[in-house]
Amino acid sequence: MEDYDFGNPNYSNPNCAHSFVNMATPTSDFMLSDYLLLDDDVIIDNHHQHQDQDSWSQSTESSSLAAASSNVNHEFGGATTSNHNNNIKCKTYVSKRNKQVEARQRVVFRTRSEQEVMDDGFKWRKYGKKPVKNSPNPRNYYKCSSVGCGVKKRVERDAEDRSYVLTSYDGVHNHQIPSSNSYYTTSPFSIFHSNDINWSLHALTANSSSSNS
DNA sequence: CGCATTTGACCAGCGC
DNA sequence: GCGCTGGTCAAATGCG
Repeated sequence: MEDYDFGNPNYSNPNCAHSFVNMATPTSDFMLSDYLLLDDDVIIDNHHQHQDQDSWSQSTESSSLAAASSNVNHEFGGATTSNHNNNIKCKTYVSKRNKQVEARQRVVFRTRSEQEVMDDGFKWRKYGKKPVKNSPNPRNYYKCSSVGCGVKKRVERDAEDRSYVLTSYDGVHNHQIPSSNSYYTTSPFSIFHSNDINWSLHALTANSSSSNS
């Protein structure tokens, strides 16, 4: 398993020509969706034989990420940030528990931030908080407040480095982002903006097919 | 008063 | 079968 460190200027993924995005470059939209919102069938087909016993297992670079990148032929434009120390790592997951019933998508961001909950444009309702094994930090559970939208997110401090926040999004929004100045997208990680880190990722899931040409 | 958050209880999956 | 853990529910509580 490997992290995709989009915030590391020295990072290069040999299987993914455009895996690196310089977070300090305030240019055009960053088409993260093609790398992170992978086709669930691909992930399951490639990984069901060696998924661990946890509820969720991580996809590996050589299969799912490479498969995803093979379908991508556009350039990353970059994303914006006002804090060059931000370190955003992304992993893709597939649900073991639900794979027989429902294919879902999970994206995890590891972000250096003093704020635990970042404003991503969507409205969330907190529904749970649990202590995490081997971690002094609790995990918080949120659901999207929009009617009929089943997207969930979990937020917790990194056990190894409390300056990092692990935010995982589970599912895809079935509605527009409520924020008035936002792009249209159903991506769970479409836009992030806060006083602390002010970075944005424009993952235009709805338009990703046309952008591939 | 309405809404969001808190928090203990409950449930399901898994390992032993 | 039992205990542990992660995830969810829902009543209680807090706040504007």
